[in-house]
Amino acid sequence: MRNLLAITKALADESRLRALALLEGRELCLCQVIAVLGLSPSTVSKHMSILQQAGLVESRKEGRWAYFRLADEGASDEAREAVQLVLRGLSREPQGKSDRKVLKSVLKVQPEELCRRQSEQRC
Amino acid sequence: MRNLLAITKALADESRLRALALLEGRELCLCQVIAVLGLSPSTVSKHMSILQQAGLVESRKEGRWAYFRLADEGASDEAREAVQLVLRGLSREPQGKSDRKVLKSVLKVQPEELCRRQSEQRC
DNA sequence: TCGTCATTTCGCCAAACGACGAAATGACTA
DNA sequence: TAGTCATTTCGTCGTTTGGCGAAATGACGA
Repeated sequence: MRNLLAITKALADESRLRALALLEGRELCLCQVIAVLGLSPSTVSKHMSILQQAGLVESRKEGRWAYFRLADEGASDEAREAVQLVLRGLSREPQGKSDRKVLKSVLKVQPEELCRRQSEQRC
Repeated sequence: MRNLLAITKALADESRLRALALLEGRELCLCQVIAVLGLSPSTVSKHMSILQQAGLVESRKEGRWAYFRLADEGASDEAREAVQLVLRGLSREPQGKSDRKVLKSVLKVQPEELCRRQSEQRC
């Protein structure tokens, strides 16, 4: 019950659904997720941590950068099925399409440059 | 997005997951769900309404009684898949087993008798 | 028709949640 | 070593959620 409930609770938030959809087929740096969702770094970091604790995403640190990807081999059946359900459901939605478009432009700049811009925004 | 989010939010509560599991393979009267979950009628009624609005269960009124069942033909693909995911996940859990046991004894008494007992409890 | 009874709606309260900014962490660089 | 920078943790605030009991609803039976 605990596992399943952790999964459904993790999925019960629009920002986290959007974040999951962004990770389909690629690994992203936290700052890239921040750029697309348009939320504060601390908020997005918290969201990713919840997704991770539910076993829906995995993360990797490389120096100062944190990378996230959808959970696959290591994940439970439930987690993988839940992710697939969400991806299928979100792929056609306007929000999903719009996010993918923003992501495309975000991917054009290096993460380093992206973070620089984000610091400036906060000044 | 709205549909998917309604589904994931509906699933993000332990009592509602338990209620869904109870409905596997059978239709139940509200008072029977109340008896197994051990919550107040108003609370359970609210839970069932949330599940219904998300398209996960369907209901039917017969006189004063309200019957609920899992959504099937009429339901969206997303809803049906979500229900299946939950049922599979919950079938092995201790909570699910324990609820099924209680349900078994609840099913032995007529709904009418069950409701009479519930009114007495509240005195 | 009037009371009874299963269910639903309403109003309230406490707990959980999502958002933020400030401060802490830990890794690169000058 | 000191400073910078991406990320995480912490504390706070306003909103949402889940619970209950009381009152409303609507159908049955006397």
